[in-house]
Amino acid sequence: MALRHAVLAALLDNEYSGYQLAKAFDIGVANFWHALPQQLYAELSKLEKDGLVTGREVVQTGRPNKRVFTVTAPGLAELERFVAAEPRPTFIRDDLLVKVQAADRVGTAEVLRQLDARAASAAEKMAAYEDLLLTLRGEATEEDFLRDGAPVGPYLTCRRGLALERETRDWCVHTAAVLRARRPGGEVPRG
Amino acid sequence: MALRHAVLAALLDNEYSGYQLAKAFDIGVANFWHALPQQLYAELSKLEKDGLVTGREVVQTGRPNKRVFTVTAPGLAELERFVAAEPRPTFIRDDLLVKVQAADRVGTAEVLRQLDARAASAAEKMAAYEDLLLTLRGEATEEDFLRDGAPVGPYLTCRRGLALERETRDWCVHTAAVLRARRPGGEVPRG
DNA sequence: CATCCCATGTAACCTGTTACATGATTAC
DNA sequence: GTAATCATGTAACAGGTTACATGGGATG
Repeated sequence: MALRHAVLAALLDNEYSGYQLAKAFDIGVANFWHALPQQLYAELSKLEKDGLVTGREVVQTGRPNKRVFTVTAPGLAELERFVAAEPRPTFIRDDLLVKVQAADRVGTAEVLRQLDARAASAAEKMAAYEDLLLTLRGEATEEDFLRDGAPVGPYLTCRRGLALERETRDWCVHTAAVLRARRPGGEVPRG
Repeated sequence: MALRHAVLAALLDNEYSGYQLAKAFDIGVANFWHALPQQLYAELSKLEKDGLVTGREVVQTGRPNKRVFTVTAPGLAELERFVAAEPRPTFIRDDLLVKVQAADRVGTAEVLRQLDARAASAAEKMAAYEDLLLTLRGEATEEDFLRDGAPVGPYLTCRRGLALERETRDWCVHTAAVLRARRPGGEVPRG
C-alpha cells in the first residue's frame, strides 16, 4: 500500500487516464516515485474498486477513448491518514553508483561512458523541470507563486527534482573527471 | 539479480559478516542501495552457493562468532559483466515527497513536522559522511586522494551521499519555510 | 533487571518486473 | 509502409517486506 498514495497525490491536481498518469510518472512524479505503466493500470483499478477514485469515460475522435480518474472524498481521507503516518525510509537504488563503488577493481571505460550519458540525461531532465516550473507558475514570479500560487505541492516537488538532477549532473561530471585523471585514456588494465 | 551486485561491490574493499554488511547498508551503501538485513543474509547465502563469495568463520570472545565474506574471482567477473551492462533507471521512492505533492489538499502540520525531522536527520547523515570521508582518505588531502588514493570508489559514492543529504536538508528547510509562510502557524483548515 | 548490541536466519505474504497481447491513428 | 503515439491490460515470475524466532554478552 505505497504506490497507492503516490497515485492519489498525483491525481489531486488533475484528472488523468492510466496512460497520462504513466507519462506523469515518467517526468514530474519520477522525482519521488518510480512505477511502471502496468502497475498504474492495476493500481487505478484497485483504487476504483475501493472507492478512492472514480473513473469517467472520455469519448475522443481520431484516437481511442479513455477513462480519466478523480480522487473521491474517501480517497482524500486515505491520503490524510497517510500524511499523518510516519514516513518510511527513503528508498534509493542506482546501478551507476554501484559501478562507481567498484571502480577500483573493474574496468572503468564503461563506467565513464555511463557517467557521461547520465550527466547528459540529467541536463535534459533539468531543462524539462525548468519548463514544468514555468508552466506551473504561469505569469507569476517564483517568489509570488510560492507565497500565494496554487497548486504549490507539485511546484515544490518539481523544484526538488530539479535540484536532484543538478546534483546528479555535477557529481557525474566531477566523478568522470576524477576517474579519467587517475587512469589516463580510461583504459582497463589486464593481467 | 540486482541486490547481488550491490553486495559484491560493498564486499570489494572489506570482508564483512551479514551483520556488518547490514550496518554498511545503513550508512554508506545507503546512498545508492537500500536493503534489509534479511535480504543480505539471504543474498550472501546465494552468493556463496554460486561461488561468487567465500565465507570464513571468525571466532570471537565475548560475543558470538561470525562468518565474514570475500569476493572470489568469479564474483569479480560477475561484477565486470554487470558494469558493462546498461544501467537500469534510477529508482527513488520517498513518502515525504508524496506528502508535499499533496500539500494543497491535506493538513500540513504533520508534513511540516516531518520536513523538520528529515532536515535534522539529513544534517546528521552529512556529519557521518564527512567523518567517513576523513577516515577513507586518512592523512591525504582530498585532492591528493582523488588523484592517487585507494579505494577511490567508496570515496566517490560517499561524496555523492554527502551532496544528496545536503540537497535534502536544504530542500526540506526551504519547503517548510514556504509552507509556513503560506499558512501561518501551520494550522489545518477544517470544514 | 532491563535494554541494547551482536549475530543469524525462516516463513508467509505482498509488491514489482518482464514478457506478452491488442488495435486504431498520426507523422515521416 | 514504418514507426511512433494513444490506450489498456494479463500472466508468470522475481524480488522485497513483515512478522517471527533464538540466544549470549555488554551497558546502565
